[in-house]
Amino acid sequence: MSPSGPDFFAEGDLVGVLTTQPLDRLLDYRAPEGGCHVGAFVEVPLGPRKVPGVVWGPGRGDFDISKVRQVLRVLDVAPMRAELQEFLRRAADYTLTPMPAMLRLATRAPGLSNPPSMQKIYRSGPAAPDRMTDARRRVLAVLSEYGALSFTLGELAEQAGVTTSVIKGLVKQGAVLEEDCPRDLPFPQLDPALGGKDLTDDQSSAAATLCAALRGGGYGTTLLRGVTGSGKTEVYLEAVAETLRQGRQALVLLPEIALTSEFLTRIEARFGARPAEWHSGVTMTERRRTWKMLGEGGCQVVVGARSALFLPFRDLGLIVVDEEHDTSYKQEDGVLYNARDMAVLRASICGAQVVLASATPSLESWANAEAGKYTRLDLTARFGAAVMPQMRAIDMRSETLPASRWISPSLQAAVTARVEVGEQALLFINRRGYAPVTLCRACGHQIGCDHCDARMVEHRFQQRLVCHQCGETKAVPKACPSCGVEDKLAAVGPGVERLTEEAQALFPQARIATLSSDLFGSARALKEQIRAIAEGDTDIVIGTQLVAKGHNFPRLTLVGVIDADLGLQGSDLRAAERTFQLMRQVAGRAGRTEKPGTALLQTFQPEHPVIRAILSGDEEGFWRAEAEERRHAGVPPYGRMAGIILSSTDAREVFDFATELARRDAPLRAVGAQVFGPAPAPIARIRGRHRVRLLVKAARGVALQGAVAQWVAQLKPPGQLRLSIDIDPQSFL
DNA sequence: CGCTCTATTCTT
DNA sequence: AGAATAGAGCGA
Repeated sequence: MSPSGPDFFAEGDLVGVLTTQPLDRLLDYRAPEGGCHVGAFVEVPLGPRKVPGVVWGPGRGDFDISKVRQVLRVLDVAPMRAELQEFLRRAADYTLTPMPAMLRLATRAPGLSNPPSMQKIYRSGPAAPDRMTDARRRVLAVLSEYGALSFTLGELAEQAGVTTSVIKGLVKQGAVLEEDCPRDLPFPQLDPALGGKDLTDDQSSAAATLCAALRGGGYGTTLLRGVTGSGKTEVYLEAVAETLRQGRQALVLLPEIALTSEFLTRIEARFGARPAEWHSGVTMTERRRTWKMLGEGGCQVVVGARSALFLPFRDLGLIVVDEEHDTSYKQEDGVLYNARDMAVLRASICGAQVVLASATPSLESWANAEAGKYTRLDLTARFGAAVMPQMRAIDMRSETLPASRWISPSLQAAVTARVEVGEQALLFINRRGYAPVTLCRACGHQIGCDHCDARMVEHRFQQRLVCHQCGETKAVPKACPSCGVEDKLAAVGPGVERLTEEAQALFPQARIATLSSDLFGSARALKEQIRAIAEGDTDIVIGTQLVAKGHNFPRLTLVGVIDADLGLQGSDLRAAERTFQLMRQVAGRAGRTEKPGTALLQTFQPEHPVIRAILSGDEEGFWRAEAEERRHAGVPPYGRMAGIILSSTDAREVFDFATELARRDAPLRAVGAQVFGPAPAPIARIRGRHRVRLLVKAARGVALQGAVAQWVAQLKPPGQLRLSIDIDPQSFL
């Protein structure tokens, strides 16, 4: 960028700076020595401190000019592009989030203000060592073998199988050169021409449509629908390839960080190098490298979690949202946003294509495709010979089961039959721990969390009671905390651990593995277990939601869903949709390769529309019915909603404030919106804070945000009370 | 008055 | 957010 033009401020000019401090407006400063560009990342004095900020535009000049201070310095990173500024602004307007909080999302890379950090690297040197030893020979051999590459000390020692002191010795003699090099190096180039897999007709035509849209150069969203195993990934990787050919950048969002490493390997196989990774588990140094390289163009593809949406891409051409229906795309604390929607927003601003991929799309995306806002591509045929599993209900009303048993005789027989012929069976239950309820048989008391309104779940594996809301644990008491009677506490209901116990009793010969997120200390241990299962070391897999997400078990031919009704009850209008998606996904695990699979759903209500839709495979029918119901009720996506969560340590204070706020609903009524509540929030107490919720409902097309902002601004929350606004809440009613 | 603890204000 | 400052309560 040249130090002139309309986007440049000369030294001493007034500039408006956005900081990450929660001040609700820009602050005026004087441009620093040497001037600065709009978008420049800077450090400014604020009171006695130095804080980071971004030069947002010209200063307003309405502050006492004699008090205006000067920008301390411009950081050595690429300025924020107008596109990202605009995205942050629009996302803030949409989610009613203050700008400083948005800026914090976009600067989640540590040490941007530090000078570029250096690292010692080692290359082959000119001199010969005085004595040649075995260890020294190996080091020199490694260096000459990978001539062009250079190594860090640790890498080189590992490759050569020597200790670092051997290398240090060679450095001293000049046989190996030690050099400083910036740590933040560009990522290796990805090669779009490298081996793509052979695609089916279905896949290639879908890929061709996506590539054509990408060549068009503008914004567009495509809903890529395909049943499990239909090869959605191969198709959108072709779109990534096309993006690379155009010299633009691509972002792939995954719902679960446990899936990223498997996915990175897949990209490496397709493009010859690993892309950048972005999620909570990535080290600080790697994050800074990714953040900086994206702005400079030294990084082509990022694979990551929803927060990657706020990275400073130089030329973002494609965003893939994999498993777009996944509820983890909705951020539930801090800044409340839905990454799927924000992906569409950012793409529309920077002229990129969005691919929403899912076997079981959300109703929102389905409706947008129906309305013609999104292009819809369907992959029908399963890849290779595999077919969708046959699905049947087990009517639990006609099964006889002893108390505290959950595997019906029919399911037991089916599992036995599969295991006998050397195939795998999966028993699915969406409940972690041993038992969801611990009940006193003497007085009926249920053990709850001391800080939340939630029951504590027994985890026999850890020998603790655990609150799934706040993570609090306590030992299983001997006497009832309410009536004091001893030895009357009983575990009620099944969890994945208890089901394992039952399976071990029913199938004593079978090798059983349990997959639940809390049974593994590390992602590595989990990955190892998954690999072992895939290779066939297991006869029966017992798992929670974890198994529903993208792992491939070739010998798996039977899925038994223990409680298909779980999720149908409850007042959440999205429950039906979520149950449908989950059941379809779990069923899709069976028979992913040649062998046909069977899925058995244990249910007490086989005539329920959701269960019937799952069994018949009539997805369009399910969506149409669900859409009709929502349209009738005037709820999303056929109406608009906002949730206001008020929380405080004082229960009366929150309730009174909420009541007063609900009473002053004139700004809402002005746009035809209605307020409901106050009611206890879905989780009424978390970590000792009482939570109350108000719900605002409006017709589609109403400018909801403006009205809500005006309404909420009428009352200032006193002291301890916190207020957060959730536009398009994930759960309502 | 002088001290501590807490609520409010200010930051360009 | 974090620091500075103003205010409240209290022992003397």
